[in-house]
Amino acid sequence: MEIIRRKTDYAFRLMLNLSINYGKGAVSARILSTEEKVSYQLTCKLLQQLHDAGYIKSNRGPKGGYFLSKSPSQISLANIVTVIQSPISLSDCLLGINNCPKKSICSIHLELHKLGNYIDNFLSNLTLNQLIEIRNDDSDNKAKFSINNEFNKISLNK
Amino acid sequence: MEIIRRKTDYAFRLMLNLSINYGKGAVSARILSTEEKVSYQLTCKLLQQLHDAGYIKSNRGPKGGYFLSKSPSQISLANIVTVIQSPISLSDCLLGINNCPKKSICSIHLELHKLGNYIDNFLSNLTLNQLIEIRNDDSDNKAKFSINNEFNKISLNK
DNA sequence: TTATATAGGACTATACTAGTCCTAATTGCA
DNA sequence: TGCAATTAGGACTAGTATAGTCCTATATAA
Repeated sequence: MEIIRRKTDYAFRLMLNLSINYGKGAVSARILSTEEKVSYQLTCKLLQQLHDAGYIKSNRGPKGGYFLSKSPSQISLANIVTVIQSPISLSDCLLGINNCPKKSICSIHLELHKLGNYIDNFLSNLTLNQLIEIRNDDSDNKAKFSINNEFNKISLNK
Repeated sequence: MEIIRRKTDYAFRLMLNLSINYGKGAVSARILSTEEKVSYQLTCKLLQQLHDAGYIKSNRGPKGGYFLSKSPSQISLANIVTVIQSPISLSDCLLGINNCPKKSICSIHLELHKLGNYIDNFLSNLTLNQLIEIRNDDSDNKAKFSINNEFNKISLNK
């Protein structure tokens, strides 16, 4: 099971592309689709959702396209996740404490709550401009990432 | 979308119950089902999965039931998650780096990888005996949890 | 021998996911 | 003016996952 769904991943890439083009005019769905290797139809759908949520603006007609409605430093990955996939929550039980038979003494959910907060903060504090900076860093990161990829899939298999 | 699925949540509770009864003999599926408020049929299925994975043992027949095959300190929530739901992974793209058009310079996946490692470590280091200890703690935790529940759903809405 | 248990295969309704298809509506420019 | 490029958005689909039930077989303590 993927925490970050494929569509959300696509949206991340589209938004990162728009971030790099921030202040340089609109980019059409066609171009975004080609550059980020996401089908044209799906690109349109994702951009519409991001548009409806207020993170991007659009111009219709020839020379039209999309552009960020605010600075990349003001848009976090958590924002994008929330728009594209239903908001991540850690456990169903936390939806309403009344569902949990152990109620307030349930130690499992006490701990999961901490993890949920961490994930929330992590994605909320990770903004598009930070990702651009990391991308523009020297080859250090490339080397590090290459090593990490030995693991390939981040899983909980132990 | 729930990171910890409902079935996994049920399994956590069943295993915590067995942890509390560790060394005190077998507990039947019927009793576990009643105490943890999970349907009998589903309780049986979950216990079978945990049994097949080697975390619990069983005795058939009258006075039969289930019991942990090792100490609660040797079983983590990550173990249970892996048995009941497909292993958590953060992003599809990380399944194979070749799927990612930006490959090794993809800053998004570099950061998501860090988050994935954190989640992995968190759940791997959280063992059943730790949860029992938290449960047996004084009323401090109860008070803390009660305050946290003001938020109710752990989400990424910001 | 019988009642109490686990073991496990098969099946189902529901919902979600990723994605496509089709038809508007808008607008820059020749 | 009218065409072509572009966004806007509703409807639909195949495939898959989830939570759960149903039924039958097998083992065993008393």
